Amino acid sequence: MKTKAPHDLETAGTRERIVRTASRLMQRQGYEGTGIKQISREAGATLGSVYHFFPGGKQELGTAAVRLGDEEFTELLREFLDAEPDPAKALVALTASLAQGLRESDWLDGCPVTSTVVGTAAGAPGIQQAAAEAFARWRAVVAGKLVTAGFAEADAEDLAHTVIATLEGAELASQVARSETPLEAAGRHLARLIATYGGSVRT
Amino acid sequence: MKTKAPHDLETAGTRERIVRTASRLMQRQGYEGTGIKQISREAGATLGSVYHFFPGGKQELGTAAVRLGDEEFTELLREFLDAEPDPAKALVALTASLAQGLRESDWLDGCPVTSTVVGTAAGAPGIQQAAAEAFARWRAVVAGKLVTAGFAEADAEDLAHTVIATLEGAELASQVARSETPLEAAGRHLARLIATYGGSVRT
DNA sequence: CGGCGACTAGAACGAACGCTCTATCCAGAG
DNA sequence: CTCTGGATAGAGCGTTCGTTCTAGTCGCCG
Repeated sequence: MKTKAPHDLETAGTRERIVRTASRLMQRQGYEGTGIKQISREAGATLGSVYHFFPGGKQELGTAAVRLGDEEFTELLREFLDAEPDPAKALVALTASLAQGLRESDWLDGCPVTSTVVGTAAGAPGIQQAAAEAFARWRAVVAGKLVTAGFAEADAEDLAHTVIATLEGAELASQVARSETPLEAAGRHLARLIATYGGSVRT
Repeated sequence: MKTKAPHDLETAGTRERIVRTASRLMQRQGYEGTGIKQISREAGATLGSVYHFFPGGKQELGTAAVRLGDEEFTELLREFLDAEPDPAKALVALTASLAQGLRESDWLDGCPVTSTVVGTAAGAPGIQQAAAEAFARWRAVVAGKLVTAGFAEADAEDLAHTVIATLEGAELASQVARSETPLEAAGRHLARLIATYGGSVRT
């Protein structure tokens, strides 16, 4: 994986533009709801370019989109966990940020990995596997933070499962309900749950 | 809502067969990934019948499918909550049951409401609204149980948000990871969270 | 028996799908 | 300069999409 990594401009490499566009569109419309022609059009690329960079077709492109979503959320997660020594407080801040992002997109931009992978379990194994790897990485990041904060390794890994699952579920619930409440409650309750492992309890 | 309600046989009314088939297919393949012709074929109905019963087309059919999923899960939820006075224990039993169902379907059958609604936020408002109503109903069922168990109403409604969100997220995580672990951990942690509200704590 | 609404049946439409194909462009190596 | 191979470009393939439409079947009420 030796990418030139021109990291954000819209004048980024064609391949980069295609993946970003695919990720954004699949986040809103799902994998099946997004057409390759729509992606190429909105990315300012042509069909030829898409199949040049992704000879595996839509499935390979979807996999790349999931991996991009993985990287982006991993970075966000690390950012919030690093900014605050107390994991509970970090999670509250993270849920608030997720809720804000959701609201600002008019409740359209949920988790890109979730939106893309749902409905592809059968028939697109590459995407399903990339999503599984994403969830595993996020869990590892959370578990690492908990260990650093003094948790036993077993407890940390166990808790990380629920932290990630609850974040995913709450983001989905917030999106569907078009309300920040589920995410806000999730943050508060995760903090409370973490506090039961010997830390200070603060409602 | 005056349905004749022939409740399960495959010789049920045509309309019933169509909705059930639509719900099952959308649960596996998502809304966009499921074609009306596939539904009519597998339901043993014809295209004419589908449009006779659902003149609103695919969107109306999708909405009906979401409502069916709503009813089914509401019933399951009530069943587990009624079978056990302690809400925490009931939730542990529920997550175990969900995990078992998921495994038995070879990790194909996630939450029918979630699978159908994801990716339809824009462009199919009826489906999104039906899903919002489903989540709200489930929350109300959980909150009712918590109140019965002695929780303050505000705490109960607050907790219900996280219970439903965590169940959704854990089912998704279990499906993607093809493992019962996320659901099992979610059940245990929800029980622990509930126990922090004054009940007996039992890990 | 005639008539009527509910339901079944499936051909056909235009649009969009994922993908293949050939043709062209162009920077750098020789 | 020529040559080459990565990258761009888009017409066109066969298929499927959601939907519409006309025709036919059936049971029931008069």
